[in-house]
Amino acid sequence: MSIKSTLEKVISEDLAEIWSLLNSEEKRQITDNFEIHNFKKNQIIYAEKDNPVYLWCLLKGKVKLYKDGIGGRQQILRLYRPIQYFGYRAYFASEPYVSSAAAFEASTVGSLPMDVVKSMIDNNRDLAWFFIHELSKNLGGSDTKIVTLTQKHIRGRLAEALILLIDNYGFEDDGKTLKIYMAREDIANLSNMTTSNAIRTLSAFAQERIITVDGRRIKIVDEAKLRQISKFG
Amino acid sequence: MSIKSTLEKVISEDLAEIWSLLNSEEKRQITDNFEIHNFKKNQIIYAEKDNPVYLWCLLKGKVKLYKDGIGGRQQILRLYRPIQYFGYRAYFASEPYVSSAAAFEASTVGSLPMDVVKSMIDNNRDLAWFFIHELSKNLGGSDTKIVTLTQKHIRGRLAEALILLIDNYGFEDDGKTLKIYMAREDIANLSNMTTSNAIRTLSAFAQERIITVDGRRIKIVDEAKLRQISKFG
DNA sequence: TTACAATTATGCTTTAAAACATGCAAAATT
DNA sequence: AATTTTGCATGTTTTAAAGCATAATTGTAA
Repeated sequence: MSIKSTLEKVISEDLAEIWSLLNSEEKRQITDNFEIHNFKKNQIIYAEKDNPVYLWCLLKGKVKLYKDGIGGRQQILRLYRPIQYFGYRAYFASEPYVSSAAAFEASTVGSLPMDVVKSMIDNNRDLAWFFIHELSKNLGGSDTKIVTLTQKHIRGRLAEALILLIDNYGFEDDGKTLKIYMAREDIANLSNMTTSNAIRTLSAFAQERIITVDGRRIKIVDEAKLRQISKFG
Repeated sequence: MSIKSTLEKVISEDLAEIWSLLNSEEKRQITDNFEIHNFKKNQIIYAEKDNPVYLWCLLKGKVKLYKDGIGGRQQILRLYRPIQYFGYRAYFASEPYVSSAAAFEASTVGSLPMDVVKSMIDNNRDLAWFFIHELSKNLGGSDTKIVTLTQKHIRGRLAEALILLIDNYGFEDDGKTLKIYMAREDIANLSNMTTSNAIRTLSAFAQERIITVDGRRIKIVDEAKLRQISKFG
């Protein structure tokens, strides 16, 4: 995709929150520098230790931010949905990435050079506040995650992960089925447990009629119970 | 303390990084609104669920940022030394505090209303960048902490905590003794383990001549070994 | 100084979760 | 269609760390 008018249309429709903060010169700056990329399922967008160059904007699909740990164990840190921005933290911290981003499913992602973003922030206080706000919310989330992942038991952690999936991606039209199709391994990586234990605990939840499981389709039957377990059970 | 000239002296000497970013009108705004508080050892500065009102600036002493978890278990998230700022994240995220701050030892702390800070950021791009940078570094730190606290074994976590103490507070004049006097319980709360295991593992490190322990005085004998254990051992 | 509480130290027991093993089913590849 | 691979499920074993109990020591207040 490279035709200007198409790009501007896509961008103005999708950049939503940020777009409304910009004047026409800033909008031109974006359309001139914005590039659209397609990533296949499981394809890596950027990797830990890379140097940050772009602001990424997820336009379509699902993206996970994760960190590879000990013995190939992966921890999923955050999940993104359209329209959300990622990949800017490391640039702002003047350091290489400490985590990696990968497409969870086939995804369309826009990129904008961070030096363009930087100069725009210099001249647009609303944009500065946008990032201050995002970073602050994420930091609160990570601080909370430190405690829940280290202190809650397996059932609590899995319940919390399922709630996160509800909050992030919502339900199918039936209002019950999670709108994300995720491998057991990824559920495990989200909840800090082994794949075996994710499988086991999902089965237990199913037996207790909290959820139903049909392959990768997970239906939330008793969300209240799930929230209760998440608060420790 | 309330005499203007004294205050201005204290502030201009101590606010260091931020102070140099301000013009004289902004400096006046600060001296007019800055208040100095003294906290006793273990006194709470603010608590989880409180609403954020002030930017805090640690002038003297040591402060811990922590989160109370399950069964009274406490997780220390970050440590502050003079001159560092804290307590602003929740305000920027428009939410109550998700963690608490307490003085580790008798401490002097300055406060500045966040609405003053906000209006200063509105008019000072360098100040905006200061907070973007701080938040970004902290977020990277918390994301990393999620993985190390969940995946490293006890020895690795304790080694990492000791390195954190070195990096944060440094050594006494002998270049060996940690410049912080900390209960075993706090060391445990920093490394996500029980007090028993902190004691046990410190003893093990002492027996292996990696450190020496004399009450709460901890001397780092073999920092290289410590860093190696931290990287998994 | 004595007395009391809090902290540090160690040993023993229990337990939650990881590691491992195996079988089965469903995709994917040939 | 046949075969290989991948993912899901479940049972068994092992282990790291928590929990508990009990001293010993240190710090602190009466």
